[in-house]
Amino acid sequence: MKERTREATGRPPAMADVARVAGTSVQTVSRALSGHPSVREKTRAKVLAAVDQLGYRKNNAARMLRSGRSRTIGLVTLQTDFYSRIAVTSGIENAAHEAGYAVTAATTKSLDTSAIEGALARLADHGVEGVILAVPLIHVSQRIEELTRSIPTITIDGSRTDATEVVAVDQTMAARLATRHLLDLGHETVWHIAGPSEWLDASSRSTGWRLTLEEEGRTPPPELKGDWSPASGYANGLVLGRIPDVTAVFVASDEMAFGLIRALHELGKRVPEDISVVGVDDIALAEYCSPSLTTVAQPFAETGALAVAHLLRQIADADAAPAPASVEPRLIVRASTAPAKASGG
Amino acid sequence: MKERTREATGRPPAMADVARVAGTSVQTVSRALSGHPSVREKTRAKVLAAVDQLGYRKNNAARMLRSGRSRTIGLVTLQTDFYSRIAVTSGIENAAHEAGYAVTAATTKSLDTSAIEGALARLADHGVEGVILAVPLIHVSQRIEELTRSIPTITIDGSRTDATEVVAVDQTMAARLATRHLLDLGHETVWHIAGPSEWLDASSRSTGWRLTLEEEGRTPPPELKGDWSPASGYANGLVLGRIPDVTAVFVASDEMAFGLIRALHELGKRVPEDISVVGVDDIALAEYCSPSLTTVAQPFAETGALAVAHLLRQIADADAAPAPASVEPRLIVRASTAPAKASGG
DNA sequence: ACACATGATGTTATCGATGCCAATACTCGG
DNA sequence: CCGAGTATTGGCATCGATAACATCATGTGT
Repeated sequence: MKERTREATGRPPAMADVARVAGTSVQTVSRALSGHPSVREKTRAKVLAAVDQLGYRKNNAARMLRSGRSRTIGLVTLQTDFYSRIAVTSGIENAAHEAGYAVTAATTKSLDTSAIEGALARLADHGVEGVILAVPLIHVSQRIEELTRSIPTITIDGSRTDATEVVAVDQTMAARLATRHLLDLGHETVWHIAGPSEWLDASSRSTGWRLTLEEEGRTPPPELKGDWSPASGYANGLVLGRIPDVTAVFVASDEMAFGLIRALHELGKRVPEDISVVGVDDIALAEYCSPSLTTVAQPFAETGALAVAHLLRQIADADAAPAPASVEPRLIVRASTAPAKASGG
Repeated sequence: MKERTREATGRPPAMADVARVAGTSVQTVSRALSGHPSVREKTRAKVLAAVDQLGYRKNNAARMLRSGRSRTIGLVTLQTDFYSRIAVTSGIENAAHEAGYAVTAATTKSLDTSAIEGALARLADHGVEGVILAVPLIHVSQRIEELTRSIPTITIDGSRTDATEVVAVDQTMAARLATRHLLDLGHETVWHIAGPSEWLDASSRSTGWRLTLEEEGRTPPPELKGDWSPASGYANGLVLGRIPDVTAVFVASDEMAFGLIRALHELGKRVPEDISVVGVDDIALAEYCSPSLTTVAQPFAETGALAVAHLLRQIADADAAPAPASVEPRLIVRASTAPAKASGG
């Protein structure tokens, strides 16, 4: 009973079914659907009608097996609640979808090379055409080198692989904007609560902060370190608030900044009257917690879209020269910063 | 030159290459790798050795074409920054990965049925074995019914399809916990800022709030409405803060709650001394903004894991009876709520 | 020692789309 | 009206893994 229709078998319609209904060969259907030039307009119409009638949809597995193209890209991220890591995925999915690509996510719980290797391998298994590494990867293993060499890869915000193209927000610039803003307000110096040193964006912010101070001839005070969480901002605040003469702090994330502010309040310091605070990210609450937070906004959506664009270019043309791209952050002044009080000097 | 090795052709090794190296047939390799019982231990070892030597990895496209199993599930979410919508995806990816499944995300920018149809269709095209709808879908179209009938589907937090199994946090309970907490503190009544009415969790919270008040013999005051954003909480706060006798507010999300609190401050009302506020979600900042927020924590990770578990069960056994599951939220009392001041009555 | 049950392995066909090449249908110039 | 030349179209093999069936080897009971 080979001639039984697909409906009878319960299987979804295949190209052969479309061909039968349209009265053409399978090949012609394939060409009609993928926009091949040499298909007569009339034939294409017949095919499209048949497709419509049967509710036919291309089988991606078959196409992928034969042509190697899956129209899917992979996204490696760290599994976390931190705002910045989340915000960027939204931009990526959006841009990918607009280009007709699906996004398969592989989250990793840690920054172990082996965990990242695993994530990359899983994506490779699923036949992704390219990968976006949105992970602040520091230690690059042999295996990662291999995997990223065999698949087009874009790294967001750093990584030390030579093989991969990088799209990044200019975090050094972010730190400069924040630090200079505080100096411009007349503060003697600026303290810094950094993110974990394994994170490239954290270390770039730290560098930007240090360089800006040095350019102005100030000696950078010792750097404090957090883990991005509000709790770590709070813990550092309990220390910082006890040090006399601290009047300005640049914090590497908004969430830590609010933790800091809370600790300062508990120690009886007012923000911004006694101490000015600047964060990074511009989370939704930055404007609505008290005091509203002066911060450096990160163009997450733009970064994601740019990463996808570069990746697709690399997929289309494997030999395209890597073109590092960077996106500019933007200072948003709100109520957590104020001019330094005239010092007794 | 059929015998040329794969390395020479540049193609990644296929099962046939493994078979050649191991000195067995392709079928045996397949069996060895998928844990089929009737393969001698010695043979399996030879196969594994060959796999290791060649760095062989299964081609998912081929497996999927032949067996229909893609080991991928789809996730439909609304593209948004709201914390709650994001937090759940993390739990899902984690659970799916542990079960050996990959997650393909399809975000939608709106709750239009057509947008959701599109997302489902894209996922279906990519051959997902099942779908998690993490979208508070209200209007269910014909096409959505069809799609969800042909693919195992789990809905998180609602939807009106009969065909799909639902995993949900008990939002009515969340509202009851919050409302009762405020009543227990002696407040005469509790006001409510709800989320958008198209969201099932928003309307469940509203219902829970209303019922609890009625059970206690109070007449629910008029309900205010926000859009989940801090800004909408702020806007509602500017109204609410001008109404005399408001002493307790239950807000449908933490982010709106902080917006509300800010507006109240600007109007000269103190939280919790003048007005008590309870939110929902327990975002990371809930504890660290001022005042720290009393809120109802949502077990996001647990919900995600449960959804995946149910989905995989449904995939494994299509006839399994739908078993609605619900997860209990938990009240966390912090500093934004206080006993009602003895009223002049 | 023989027949049969069971276990282990091999062979062949198949999933659905597409690349390559051959075949047919059409165009136009002379 | 014919043949060269191009526009369309069809046939076949193929991608890699697996289901179904066939075959061979091993062990067991009587």
